[in-house]
Amino acid sequence: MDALAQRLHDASLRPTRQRLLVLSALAAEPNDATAQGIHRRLHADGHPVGLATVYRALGALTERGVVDALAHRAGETCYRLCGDEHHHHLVCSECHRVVELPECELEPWVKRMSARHGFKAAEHRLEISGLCADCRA
Amino acid sequence: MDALAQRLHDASLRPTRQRLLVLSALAAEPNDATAQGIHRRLHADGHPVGLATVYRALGALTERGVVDALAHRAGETCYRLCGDEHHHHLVCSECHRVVELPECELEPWVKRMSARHGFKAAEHRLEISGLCADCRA
DNA sequence: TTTAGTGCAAAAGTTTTGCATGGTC
DNA sequence: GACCATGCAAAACTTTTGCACTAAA
Repeated sequence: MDALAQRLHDASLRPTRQRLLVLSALAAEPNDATAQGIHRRLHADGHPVGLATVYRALGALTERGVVDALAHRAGETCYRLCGDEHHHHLVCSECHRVVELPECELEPWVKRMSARHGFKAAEHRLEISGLCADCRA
Repeated sequence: MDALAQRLHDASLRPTRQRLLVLSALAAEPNDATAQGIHRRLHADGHPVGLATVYRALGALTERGVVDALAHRAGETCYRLCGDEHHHHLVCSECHRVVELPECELEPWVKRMSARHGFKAAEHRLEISGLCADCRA
């Protein structure tokens, strides 16, 4: 639990009860979670947190890179606690399972394309969506 | 305009005035468009179509594969006519200029990674952000 | 004339915001 | 004490749905 407080500290965010709860809910989630889902779950577990607070916490965390926001589901944003190293996402469009791809061989191509258009690339994000093995069965 | 009616016929959808208007709005859009945007645009052009009708038309067209639904923007679904070539975006983080990259050499890597994790990749989106030539000066 | 599509308004769902209150530094 | 965070309720949005009505087959 201390690691979560550390993450907040590194992001210059005050370690409030609510933010820690949101972070621990994200940490407990194997895949990604919605703001509504986190809110529901916290309440079910007897940890009352206002819905607006959940949204504000996720917004602040996303803004500082502690959490990734994925817009792969229509109508609602999904959030996920991520490791710090560069990686990409493989998302199942059916069950929303997320697989992290730590390997990235895209740099050369990205650099080349950026240079061709006069850009100095700072970062890139790739999201692959498709059907996972289970959902294809 | 006849090509659009043909698309509807192929999809076993009646070629109504409203559906043709929605399709032509999509065809006129260089990138993707939202339901709200299409509705606004049709009204501005003096072609009154109910908002619910726009949603229903896009839903029916998506269901039959005439139109692609992209969930890359948080809060609203984007649509585009199929057949538009695959491309990626280079975005300037300073002036928000967007450059389209029609060339994509990522397929092999995407396919390989998907297969490695049991996925059947349906689509992928790459967004590169950095500074454009003007903003670096 | 049978069936499918449309318009309108109301409803449902997600996310944001205003403002008074409470917690952190 | 100054400032930031929270809770609540209301508001803003996107999208869906029920139902009477119109247009296509």
